Amino acid sequence: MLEARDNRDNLDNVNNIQDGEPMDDARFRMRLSEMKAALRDKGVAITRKRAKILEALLASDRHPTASEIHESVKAFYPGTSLATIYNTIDILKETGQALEIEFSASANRYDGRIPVSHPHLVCVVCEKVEDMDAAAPHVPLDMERISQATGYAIVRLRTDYYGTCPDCRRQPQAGAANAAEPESEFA
Amino acid sequence: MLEARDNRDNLDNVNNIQDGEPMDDARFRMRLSEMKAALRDKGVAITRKRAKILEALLASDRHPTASEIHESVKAFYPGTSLATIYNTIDILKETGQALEIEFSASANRYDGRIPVSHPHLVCVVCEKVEDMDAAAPHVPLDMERISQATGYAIVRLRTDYYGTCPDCRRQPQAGAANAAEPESEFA
DNA sequence: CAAGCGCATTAGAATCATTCTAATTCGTTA
DNA sequence: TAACGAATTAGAATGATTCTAATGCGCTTG
Repeated sequence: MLEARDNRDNLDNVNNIQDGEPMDDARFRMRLSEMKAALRDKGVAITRKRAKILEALLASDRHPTASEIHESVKAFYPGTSLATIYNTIDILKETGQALEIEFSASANRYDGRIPVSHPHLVCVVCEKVEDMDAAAPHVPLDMERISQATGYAIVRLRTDYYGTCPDCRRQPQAGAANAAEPESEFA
Repeated sequence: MLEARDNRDNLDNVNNIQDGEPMDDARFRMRLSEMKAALRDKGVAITRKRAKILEALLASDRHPTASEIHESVKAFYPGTSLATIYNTIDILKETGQALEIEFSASANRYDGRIPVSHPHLVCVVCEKVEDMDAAAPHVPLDMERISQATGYAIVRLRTDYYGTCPDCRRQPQAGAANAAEPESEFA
């Protein structure tokens, strides 16, 4: 599902960590209690399993998959179900406490007209995918410089802007102008 | 699968179309024969079904899914299998004649440390996903300006750089330096 | 302590896109 | 016409995610 959620509402008190390497203990605990507070505010219980899920998420600097988190948690609570992991992740997403990096959202799309990387506009309501017009103020990023700065041999850049397209903004109720399924936008 | 292909080799003669709206006939035919030529160069036959697949891909300004292309082609050749669509798309990708916009590649990743959109580095060999360091020359794009220029209500921006990470560049043979390993545990 | 309520959790089934497999068909060329 | 290889097929396999319906657990109230 292409998720429409706007995290910006929930960022007021988020303690962003700037680097990806092992977090020091103080920051770890600070983020952990932030997350727990956010869950409590939402009215959900911090069970022992949920606490472990939060810890596993924070402890990893590798952007774990649901299944990696599952393995982690099972080391402590062997009976834990994958469904619990997804369930907790959902709550974290809803409260703006976790970012989902989507590699498995909906079906792939194909472009035979412009077969080189270019930015896209993705409508989170009707799920249409448009090329971003050359007129838009998109600054093309320089793969060469990124390669040098990061040590990666960069071969491809993906830039997607997610939002509601003009058609769907006009029909806030009906949604899905030319759509598959409308989203349940807010919880 | 996170695909590592670098399209740049194949772009020499690609006739990029700049806008997403209905292509005029001349350009349509030009792109079509380019694509066919590329397939022929590769030694694959342009069957009637394959020709229809190319046409369906070019005719749509909506970045069709495999299944949408399938529907299109079935209108002419009812017995056509989805496998044929995927098969032909694969060849088009290999020859740089189609761009795949991935929404279904591998498992989703989660980030509890920095729960707001930020650029990522994705290693196409070991599949690790890293946060791009603030030091890298990434120009943050302005969602406000994009919104105004496109009419979209932009809520989220995704930027991923795909390439080979330093570890995997060092071990071109073994690959998967630290690939897909379970988590280190938090004590 | 007992009863009861509601959230949390579970196993397993369902879904969906994609890939794989093994058999069949088609198009050429000999 | 025979034969070879490529194209195509149906259906099974895979893998991530979601759904479902039943059960468990922790709390509160009496």
